[in-house]
Amino acid sequence: MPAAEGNGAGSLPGVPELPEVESVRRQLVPRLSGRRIVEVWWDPHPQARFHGVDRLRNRRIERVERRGKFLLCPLDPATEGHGEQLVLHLGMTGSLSVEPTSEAGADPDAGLTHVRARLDLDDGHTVRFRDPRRFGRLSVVAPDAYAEVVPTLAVLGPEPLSPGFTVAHLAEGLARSRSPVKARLLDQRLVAGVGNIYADEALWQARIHPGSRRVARPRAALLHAAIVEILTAAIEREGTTFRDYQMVNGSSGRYATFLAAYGQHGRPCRRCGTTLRRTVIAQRGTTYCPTCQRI
DNA sequence: CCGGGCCCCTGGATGC
DNA sequence: TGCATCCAGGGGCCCG
Repeated sequence: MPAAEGNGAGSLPGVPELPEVESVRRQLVPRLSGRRIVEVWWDPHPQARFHGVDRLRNRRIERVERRGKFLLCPLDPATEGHGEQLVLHLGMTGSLSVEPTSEAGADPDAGLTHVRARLDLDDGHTVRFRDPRRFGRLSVVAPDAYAEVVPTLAVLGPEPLSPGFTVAHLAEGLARSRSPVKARLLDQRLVAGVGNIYADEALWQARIHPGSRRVARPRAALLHAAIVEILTAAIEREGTTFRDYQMVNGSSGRYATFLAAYGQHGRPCRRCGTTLRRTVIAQRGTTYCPTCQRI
């Protein structure tokens, strides 16, 4: 099939963004809350992005929280007085599973590929972090060390589904910059958790060209509403289906059939029928409607 | 301080 | 058919 006809959502590669990470979080809550980690293994690969993981041994996971695309698990005892947390980012291809711990002496990852870390819990289950492309990160860090260990988390913008994400915040943030609006959405400082899929979707919904360098307040208000609406709908459907991402229980999300822009280049715009166009903005593939979304 | 651009990595798709 | 090359992309990092 020529690229101009589009890939079709079913075969799209995809990356966990806020809705996908939130879905993972909700599935992890009953499995991890209150559990003590009794043993830890992690990939010794030199490019592996692990920090302080040895400090997980004999710690208890108090809760499973989320900020943007990061999963945060406060640990007990908290040590260092500032509340150390397990901070996990799935990167592009990271996924988690929770299954009964393998019997002693057996291959702990029999039949599984790309296992980068294992956490054995005190209830006889093992959490596995699998990540073919090794872009994921796993750190044990207190908030006052975010800047050194997970710099994006240190400067993360407001949660888009919290009261702190206001039209004024978005409008003023966009007004302070001449970068393409899509680049600002991908930059986690303005708003947390939006990635390539939902940036394209929100801009299509708000009828804003992804390359726009000036977004006045009325359109910022439309964009704000679109971000909130789309992320809420995606969470309700447990995110978007894609090939190499799996949630804890092995299922995948159901938002794919709702995608209006992302990965739909070559197909007609649902609003006006114009063929959706693909371009590159901020080094990311970008799909938009050249008729509905004007600079 | 900000932002553009490059880089990390590896499976899948594409090209010859 | 098989090998080589290209491409995807979150975010860290460098540099202007």
